[in-house]
Amino acid sequence: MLDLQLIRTQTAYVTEALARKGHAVDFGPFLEKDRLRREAIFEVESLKAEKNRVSAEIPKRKKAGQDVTETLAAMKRLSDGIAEKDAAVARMDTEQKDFLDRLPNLPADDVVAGGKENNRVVRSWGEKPAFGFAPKHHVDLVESLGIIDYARGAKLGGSGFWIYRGDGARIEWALLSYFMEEHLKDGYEFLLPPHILTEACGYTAGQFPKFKDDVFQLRGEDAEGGALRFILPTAETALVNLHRDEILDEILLPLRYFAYTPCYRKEAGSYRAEERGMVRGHQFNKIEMFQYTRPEDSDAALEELVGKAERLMQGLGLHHRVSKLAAGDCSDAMRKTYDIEVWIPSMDDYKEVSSASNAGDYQARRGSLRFRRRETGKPEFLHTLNASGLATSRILPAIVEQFQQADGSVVIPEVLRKWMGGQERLRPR
RNA sequence: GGAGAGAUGGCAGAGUGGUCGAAUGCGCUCGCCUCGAAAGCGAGUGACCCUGUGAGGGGUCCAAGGGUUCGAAUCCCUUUCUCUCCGCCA
Repeated sequence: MLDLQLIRTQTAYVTEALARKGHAVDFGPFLEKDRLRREAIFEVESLKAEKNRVSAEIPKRKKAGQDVTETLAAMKRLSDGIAEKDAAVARMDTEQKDFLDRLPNLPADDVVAGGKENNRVVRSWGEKPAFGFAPKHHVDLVESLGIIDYARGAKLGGSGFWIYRGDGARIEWALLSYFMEEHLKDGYEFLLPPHILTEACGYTAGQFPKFKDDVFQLRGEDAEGGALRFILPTAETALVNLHRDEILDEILLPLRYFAYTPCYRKEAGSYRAEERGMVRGHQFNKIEMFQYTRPEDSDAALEELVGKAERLMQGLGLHHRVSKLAAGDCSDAMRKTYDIEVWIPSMDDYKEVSSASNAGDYQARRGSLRFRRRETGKPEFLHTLNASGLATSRILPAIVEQFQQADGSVVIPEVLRKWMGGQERLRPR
C-alpha cells in the first residue's frame, strides 16, 4: 500500500518511480475521484454532526415535557439521507482501496529501471570449480548416492516432489541446523509459525490479491467459515503478520526473527527441462530471516541481512554471486532486493538461493504494523525486511555438483559434518 | 463433533436504549513535595479519517459484518476468536 498523501502531493515522483518498475499509471482520474470522495465525506460528516447535535437535544426536551414528534420525523429523514450518502462514500472507499491495493511498492531511489536484464552483479565469492573429469548432473549424482528419490516422490505427491533419504535427509537437516545455529548466534529469535494462514496474511504480505492463484488454497470444510486459507509459500508471509495491528514500543526495535518452514508453491507453468531435478519444486525447505525496523534503520538492516546470507554461503564454501535487482524484477511489495545466486555447473548458470528485500513501509501500511516513536509519542509505520537464510533446495544440488569428485563421491562441507556423524564424504552406493 | 459462557481503552473491570470514547482501579507522563527516591497530592494519558498554516473544529471506532430505532457498547441475526465441560484424537 502506498501513502495516499504521497500520491496526492508528489504525483510526478510516484509516477516516475512506478514507471521504473514497469507500471505506467495515470493518476489524473484517480486524484479527481479522490477529490470527489473527500467532498462526499465532508458532506456526510456535516449531516452526522447535525444529527448528533439534535440527538442530544431530544432527551433533554423530553425531560422538559416538550413534544418531539416533529423532531423525530425530521431526524428520520436526516438519517435516511445519511445512510444513502454513507453508502456512496463506502463505494468510493472500496474503489479507491482496490486501486491502491494493486499498486506495487515504489523502488528505492538507487534501484535502476527495467527488468531482469538490468540486474547487476555487485560481488562474487569463490570460483567456478575446475573439474579434471566430466562433471555429472546433480540428478545423476543424488541418485547414485541414494540420497534423493525422485520417482517415489512423484508417486507420493505427483510431479515436482521428491524424497530426501538417508544421508540426503541428514544433509538437508544439517543445512537447516547450521543456518539455525548461526542465526541464534546473531541474536535472532527462532519461530515456528503455522503453515496454514488466513487470507489477511496474504494481503499484508502484498501477495494477495495478485498472486492468490500461485499458492495452494484450502476451501470448504478445511477453511473455517468458508473463508480462504492457504498453505504458506514462504515463512515471510507468516512473519510479516506477527505484529499485524500492533503498535510496538520503539525500544524493542529492531526485532530480528528467523523461522523454519517448508514452502509450498504451485509454480504453475514454470517447469522447464533445464530445471530438472531439485531446482524448482512444489515444496522446499527454507529458513527465513525477518526484521522490523524504524524507517531510518532499514537500509542498514538490508545490508546486514544480505551479509548474513553471504556468510552462510561462504561457510559452505560454495561459489556464488550477489546481484542487485532492477526495479521490475523486484517483487511487488519490495523497494529493493538483492539475490544471492549459487553456481550450478550442470546448468552453467547461477540460481537464486536467497533473496533479501526491504519492503519499506509497504507491508506495514497493509497490515497496520506500527511503532510509537518516543520523541513524538506518535505511531509511525515500521519498515519490514526479509531474507532467506537460506533455501536449501538449490544448495544440495550445488553442493553435490560443486564438490563432486572423479570417483562420484561428494565432499561434505566442513561446517555440516558435526550433524553428519563426522562423515567427510558421501559415496556412491 | 456436542453443550454452555464470554469478547469493552496499555492492563483489570463497570456499564442492558439517549447527556458514554465510555465509571473506577492499575500502569504511564508531567508537576508539587524531597538532598534523591518512595509514599502522598494535582493534572494529563487511545487509534483512524475529513478540515485547518496553526490553535482548533467535525466524524468514525466498545471482536467483525449486517439489522431494528429519531437514537445502539447496550436489542436482534451472522461470522470469527477465547474459556469451561463432554466426546474424539496425532
